[in-house]
Amino acid sequence: MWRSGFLPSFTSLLKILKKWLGLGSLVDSMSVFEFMLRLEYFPTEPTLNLLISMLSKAGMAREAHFVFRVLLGKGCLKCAHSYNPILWALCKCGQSYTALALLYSLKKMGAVHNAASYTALVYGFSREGLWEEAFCMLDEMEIDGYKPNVITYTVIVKFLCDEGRIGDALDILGKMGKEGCDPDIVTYNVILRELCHQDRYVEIGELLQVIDQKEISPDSFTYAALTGGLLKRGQVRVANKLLLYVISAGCTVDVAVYNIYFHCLCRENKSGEALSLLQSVVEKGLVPTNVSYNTILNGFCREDHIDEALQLFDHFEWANNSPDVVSFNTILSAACKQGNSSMIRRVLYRMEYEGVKLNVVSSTCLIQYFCTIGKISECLELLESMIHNGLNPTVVTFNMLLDKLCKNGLLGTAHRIFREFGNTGYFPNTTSYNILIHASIREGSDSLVEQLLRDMYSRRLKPDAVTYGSFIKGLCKEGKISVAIQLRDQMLENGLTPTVTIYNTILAAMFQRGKFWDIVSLLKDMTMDGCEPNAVSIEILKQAMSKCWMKRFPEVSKQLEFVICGNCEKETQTGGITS
DNA sequence: GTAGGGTTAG
Repeated sequence: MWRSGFLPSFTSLLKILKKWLGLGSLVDSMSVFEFMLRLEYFPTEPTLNLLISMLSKAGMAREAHFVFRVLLGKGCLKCAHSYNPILWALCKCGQSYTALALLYSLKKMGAVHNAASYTALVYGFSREGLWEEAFCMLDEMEIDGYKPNVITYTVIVKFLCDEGRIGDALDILGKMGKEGCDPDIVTYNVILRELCHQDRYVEIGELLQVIDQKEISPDSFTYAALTGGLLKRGQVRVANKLLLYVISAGCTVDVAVYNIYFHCLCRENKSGEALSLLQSVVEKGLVPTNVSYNTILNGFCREDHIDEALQLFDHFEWANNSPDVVSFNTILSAACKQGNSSMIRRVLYRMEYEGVKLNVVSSTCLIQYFCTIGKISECLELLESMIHNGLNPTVVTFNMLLDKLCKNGLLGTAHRIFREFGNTGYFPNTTSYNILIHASIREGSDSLVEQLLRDMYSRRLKPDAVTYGSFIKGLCKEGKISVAIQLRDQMLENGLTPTVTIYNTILAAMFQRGKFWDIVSLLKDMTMDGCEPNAVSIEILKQAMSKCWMKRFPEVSKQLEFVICGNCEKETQTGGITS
């Protein structure tokens, strides 16, 4: 119309823009908006505010920023309500410094911020782990006359918890109390979740009491935080019990809580039961989400019923009417692990048919498949093509590849990949080093181990329990048990708890070398560290006991028997944490 | 009409 010389009217274009906004199509809205600008038509302020808000919510911060600048250029009122969504959108997608620049430029132009504007920046900086900047913003907020409120503090608490810094998070909680800014259920939920992740059950009990005393009602998020946290720590039975209790007590629970319940059932190999439960709660009015379906699909795959999982695809009533990329990846991942090429083809075909694009997870699964069937060159080609197509591999992609290469005896290739790509900020992490160090120790390549350790420290990455485990295993293999024990001590000094696997490694080495008294003494250490012997430990102890009996070491034999029997009794009781 | 929390795939 325009090219033929007709000028669309302002009203007609504004109508089209509003129509697209109403339909939620942001790409089309932006096209109309840009077209209007070319004709020097300025949409009305409420429409632009709506566009900014929708773009921001969709994470299209750059576009939102662009529209806002147009609004500014028009001399529109610089009101926090219109630009706060942009600040938040920028801060949520890792562009906190852009948000900061915007905040300052608006201030210069005379805009009046509010608490939410500063909170956005506090959110962005803490999310990116830029703690100095985050606390600086908190100070600036106060200097400008705004007291941080419960939301501001909750943001900080949340990201401290995400970094596992529960102590610092609890300090903030104390600070809130002193300033008369009462934490609410959201704050408590965040902390409860992280306490679960760290197995700090006593403190969970104490915090739940505080919540109760303050007469704050737990909500669906509370139940999800607790049970989801427990599930992540592998406490499936406890999580299950708690869910049953909450549901049977008639507490209001939403679909996310049910999703965790489905997950629990699937983890106990009861995905059929999870499916029946889903059907029965749907009849009672629960609206399932794709997460509900995907969780159950994953359960079927875990139990090796990929075909049934694929059949379920057609029976589910998907939210938004179609399975999403996670649904497909669930099946794809299972097929790749099995090396099931025909299933992989079926999934890929269906993805194409349904218009679902492969993402970084899908590609990582395929790389894993090629590694599994030994086609290493295809793996590396796929990695290259991912990068070429803008599907940036994540640290998980790289670590998976390194692990597979090392397991295929290709430490050299793994190390080459590591050197070539290891400067991206997110890669390598401690796990990457653990993989390479483990392989280097196994292959007896001491110089590489040393180099990796130096490199690791230079990146300010710290060895974790897995790193120590590798070293201890290597030392035990060489019979250097006392050095292994020294490393165990060093772990404790660095605040790391030796795992039962580490203890088992040392126990096994002691057994092989006939150091039975040392076994008894190590068992005492385990008790002191709060580390329970598991089935593997008990097996080693039983063997040691019978050897001692044959060699007529009655004293050691008796002590071992004592430990073994004590653990058998514990097995028959229910788990301690349930109470 | 602005801002914080939980659940799925590698």
